[in-house]
Amino acid sequence: MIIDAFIASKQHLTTEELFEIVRQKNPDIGYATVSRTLHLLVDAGICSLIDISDGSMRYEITFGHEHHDHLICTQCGRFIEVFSQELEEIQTSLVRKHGFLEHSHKLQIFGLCPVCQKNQSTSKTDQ
Amino acid sequence: MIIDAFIASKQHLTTEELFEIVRQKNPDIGYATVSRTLHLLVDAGICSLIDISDGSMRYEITFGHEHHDHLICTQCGRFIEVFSQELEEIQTSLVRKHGFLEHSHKLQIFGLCPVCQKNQSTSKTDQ
DNA sequence: CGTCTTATTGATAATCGTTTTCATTTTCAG
DNA sequence: CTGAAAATGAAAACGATTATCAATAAGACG
Repeated sequence: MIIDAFIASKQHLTTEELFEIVRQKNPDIGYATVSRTLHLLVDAGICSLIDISDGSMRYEITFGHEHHDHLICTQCGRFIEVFSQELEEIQTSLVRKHGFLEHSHKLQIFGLCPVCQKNQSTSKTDQ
Repeated sequence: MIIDAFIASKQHLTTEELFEIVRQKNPDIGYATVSRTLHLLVDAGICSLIDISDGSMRYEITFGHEHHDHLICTQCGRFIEVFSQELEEIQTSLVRKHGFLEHSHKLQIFGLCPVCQKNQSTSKTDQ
């Protein structure tokens, strides 16, 4: 049931957020169980931990979900997934140049999403 | 004195690490003061917070220090700074394509550094 | 069905890094 | 000096996560 709720959600949830969703369906389920379930999913490779530096960890379904980077809006907190083959290739050559053996990477770009840019510019002229 | 110790160090310290260094020079200085000093430095733009996902935040001198990305060794924890103009440009175009207004980004590449790769391969054949 | 063993659960406490609080001390302008 | 403001250290508070542990549930087997 916890897994169903996770999959049915908009993804990228914190433990707390998933716990809230789950609790609505079944108030008897505790925080610890939600947390443990998420860990199991990570161990099973079904989802992975992401850290968008907003204070707590988020879980993301990786099952059938390719690698991608994140554009993160620092205003509203929403983020979108992006991917660039070119970017990946340059990273690979960069890694090689330094003799590293890469096993993962994380690119986060922080800024304002289109919506928040608009809100910000109107809020200057509005009251 | 705290700032001197920070600058004199090998950089990229956690609050705890800097506190230990400082405490050796003057045992009367408390953790809170070290922490507060680091915050002041961040506010003043002299250093910045980096999160290499090792459990705690690290501070890095940014004064006269260009933007760069990190190659992080997951074995020994050491990391090196890298920079690629090409990478930056692709990121910029990626951001534009999605209508974002970037104000910062963070690229971390996790893997094994050359030393740990060597240690790992020898440890297979050694006793 | 019972029964026994094992696994799972939820409430709570513990943990870890960090921040806040607050009484005390220091600074320094007047 | 002296009084107001700022800085300090010790300890408590905090937020997110993890561990503990007694109670419950599961299910293999007779």
